[in-house]
Amino acid sequence: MGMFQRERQVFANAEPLDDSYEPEDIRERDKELKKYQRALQPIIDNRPTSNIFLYGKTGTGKTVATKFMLSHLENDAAEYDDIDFSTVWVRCENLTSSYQVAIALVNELRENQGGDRISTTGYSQQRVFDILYEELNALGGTVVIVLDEIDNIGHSDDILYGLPRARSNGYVDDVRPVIVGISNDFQFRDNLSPKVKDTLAEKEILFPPYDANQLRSILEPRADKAFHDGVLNRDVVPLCAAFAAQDSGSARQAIRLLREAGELAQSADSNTITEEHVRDAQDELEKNQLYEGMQELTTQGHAVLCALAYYQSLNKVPVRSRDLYEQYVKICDRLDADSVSERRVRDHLSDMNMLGLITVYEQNEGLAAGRYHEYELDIPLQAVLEVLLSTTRFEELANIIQSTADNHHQSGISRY
DNA sequence: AATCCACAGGAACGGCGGGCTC
DNA sequence: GAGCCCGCCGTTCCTGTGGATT
Repeated sequence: MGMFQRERQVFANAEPLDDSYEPEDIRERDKELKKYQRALQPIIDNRPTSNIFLYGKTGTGKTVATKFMLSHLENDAAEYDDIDFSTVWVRCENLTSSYQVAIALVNELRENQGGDRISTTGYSQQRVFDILYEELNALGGTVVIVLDEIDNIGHSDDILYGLPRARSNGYVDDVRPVIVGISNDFQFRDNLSPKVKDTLAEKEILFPPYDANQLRSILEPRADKAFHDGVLNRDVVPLCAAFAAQDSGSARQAIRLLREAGELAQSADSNTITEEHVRDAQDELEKNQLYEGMQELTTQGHAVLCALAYYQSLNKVPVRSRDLYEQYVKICDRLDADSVSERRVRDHLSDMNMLGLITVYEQNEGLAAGRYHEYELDIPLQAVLEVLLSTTRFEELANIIQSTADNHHQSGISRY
């Protein structure tokens, strides 16, 4: 018998469950789409168009709505021969500054024309902006510039100052740039520098998280297409919707959950997808996300995590930061690694809190002991140790912690 | 109401690695 | 190769915070 055999298929067509799938109609976002349409209307009317900013958490339909609106806009603009209109789309997922966004824009524009890409470092910022203006000028007309996940640029917002003013500053003459900014962070606008805030005339559209009913309505047509008839138990889609609504209100999460459940069912050679598969899928996805988060930490981050794992193994949690720091320094000594300042360790801890790896408790005992934080792992100790064990440098330490954890587990059992 | 503890976390800065132009 | 530029990771210095205590 071979290693690979054809599995029983629950999927008829997995595409509707893919991240890149574009549904032909968008559900549960009528109000937002209407607002969006009004904001883009001036392009068809050849009137000056405001910049548009979409705010909402991941998976609330911002990107998909934008693709939808722009493709309609493109089609409808073709009806009028006096409209010169084009779009550029940049995902700022890994771009942490205006500089990098400008380079990504240049490369995207050149891609469309078959030109050479430019390197992501080396040029001065002004130089990159000049190149960008050149490319825009060459394009001409109204250019809709979509900056997806723009909140990644943080405080480095020069590009939001430069682009809208490129025309009045005389850098470009034949182009009308319209910025469509998509942000996962509601506070992004507040954190912009004052000069940008003042000059960035814009329309804002908010995309609230979906509730369970809306998620169900989004999932149903996709599920119909994705799976063979009769494969889905009746409660599967509602359960996916409920899980996702409870956690994030994200359609992406709900869809991934449904797909993962399908894949689990398929690899178990089951001919139906059950609630149980959904629960397993939920666990699986959560686990993956945490592992990825831990893997991406630096050596310093791992050392901090290791110190916390040590306290966790002794059941001496939550632990206040000064004790944790002390242990962290010992670990670094033992590893023959440099240790960093307390301030820096606080940053690492705050990062890990963002990733959902640890829990922070704020303590305040006033005059007696002041204000401080206490920390504990938010994930099973075993998961942390598994990652540390696979990191050569931490292998030995992880083994030691493992055995102290085992001992404490014994005595912990006898206590109850 | 004012004070005070013990940190939290913002701001500014610096050195290093890597890649650019000329 | 000199002279730039940027991002990343770290440091130092400092102001902010909020409940128990006075």
